[in-house]
Amino acid sequence: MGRTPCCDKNNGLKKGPWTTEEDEKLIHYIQKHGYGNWRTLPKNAGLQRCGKSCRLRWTNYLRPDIKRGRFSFEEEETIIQLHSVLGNKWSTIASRLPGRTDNEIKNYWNTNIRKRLLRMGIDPVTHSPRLDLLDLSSILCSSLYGSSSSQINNFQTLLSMQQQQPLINPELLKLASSLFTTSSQQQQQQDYSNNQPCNPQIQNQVPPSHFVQFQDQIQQVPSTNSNVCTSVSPSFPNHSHLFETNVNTNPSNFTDQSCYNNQHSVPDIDWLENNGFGLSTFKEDIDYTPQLSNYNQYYGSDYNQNLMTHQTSNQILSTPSSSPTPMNSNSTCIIGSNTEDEKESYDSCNNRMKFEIPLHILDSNDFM
DNA sequence: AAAACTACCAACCGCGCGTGT
DNA sequence: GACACGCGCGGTTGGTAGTTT
Repeated sequence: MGRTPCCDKNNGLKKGPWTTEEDEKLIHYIQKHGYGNWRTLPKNAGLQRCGKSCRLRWTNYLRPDIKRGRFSFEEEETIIQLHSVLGNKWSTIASRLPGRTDNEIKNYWNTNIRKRLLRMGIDPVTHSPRLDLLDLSSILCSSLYGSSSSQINNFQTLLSMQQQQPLINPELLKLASSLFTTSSQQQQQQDYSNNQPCNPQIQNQVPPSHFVQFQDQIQQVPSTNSNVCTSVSPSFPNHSHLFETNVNTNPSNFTDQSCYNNQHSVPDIDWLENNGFGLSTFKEDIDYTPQLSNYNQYYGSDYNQNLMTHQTSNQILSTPSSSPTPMNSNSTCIIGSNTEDEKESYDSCNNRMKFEIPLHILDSNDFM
C-alpha cells in the first residue's frame, strides 16, 4: 500500500505562484493560531492550497525571520565549508545560517557556487579537482599500481617545468604529487580506507577523528621517494587542497563514532556541539583554513583583500586567512630537489608549494 | 526591436523518517 | 510488527527577468 498523497491533485486545490491575498491569509492565520498540522491548516485558514504548499510558502518566504538579499562573504564561505563536510544537507547547512532557508541555499549553490567550482575544474560534489581536465591518467595509474622510474622522471620534469613557468593549475599538480606517494603509504591508506564507508562521497565526509588517527600513522612512515611526499590528508583527501589543516586537538576526542549522523553517515553537528566540538571550537582545534591560492581562484584578488578585512572578525567558522599559525607539515607538500633542503622547516616546505596563481589559468568569470 | 540564450528562484514532487495506534 | 499519518528533505521544474546576439 502506497502512501496517501499529501493533497489530492483532483480536488481543485490551487497550485503555482501565491497571490498577496493568499499570503496575507496564511500570515494572519499563523500569527493568530501558530503553525502546526499543516494538513488542516489551509482549510482552517480558508486557503485552497495543500498543507505542504502552505508550509513551503511559510518556511521559505513568509517567515518573519527570513533574511533577504545577496549572500554575504561570510555566508558564502560558510556554505562552501559546510558543504565540503556535509554534502547536500541543505537543511543542516541552513540551520547554521540564520535567516537563510535550505531552499535558498540550495538555489544559491546550484546557480552560483557550483558553477564557479566547475569553471575552476573542481568537482562540486567531492570538492576535489576534476582530473578529467588534465591528462594525469598515467600519473594516476602509477600512483595506484606502482610507479616506474620513467614515470617518476616524467613527473619530476613536469614539476620542474611548472616551477619555472606555471603551465597547469597548481592545485591539480599538487594533487598529482600527492598521488605519487610510496607504496607503503598507499598500503597504510588502503588499510585505513577499509574502515571507511563504501560510498566515495561519504568518504569525503569523514569527521576529523580519522584524519587525526591517520596522521599519527603516516608520521611513522618515512617516504622512500624523498622528492615527493604526500600532501593529501587521508580523511579529507579531497579537501586538503582547499584547506590547510592544522591539527592541535586530542585525537581521542574524535574517536567516538556517535559523532556520525546515524542516518547519513556524516558528522553530526549537534553531536559535535553537544560534546564541545561546535563549529567555533572546531575552528580553534582544527583550522580548515583555505589556502590563499585557492581562494584566489575562487574569488580573485578582491577575495584576498576581503580576507584581510576579516582577519579579526569573530566568526563561527574559520576565515580563509584568519589562521596566523604556520601550516602543519602533515598537510603540506614538499616538491623540490634531492638535497638536504628537503629537511628544512615546514615554512620552507610551504613556500615551495605556494605557486603564484598565473593569471592565464584564471577564468575572468571567477572575478565576477 | 526581436529572438535566443542564460540566470535565478519560487514552487512542486516524490521519498524517507519518526511517531502514534 | 504492520500500518497510517504528518512532516521535512533533497531533487527537479517551470516561469520570469535580464543579457546577448
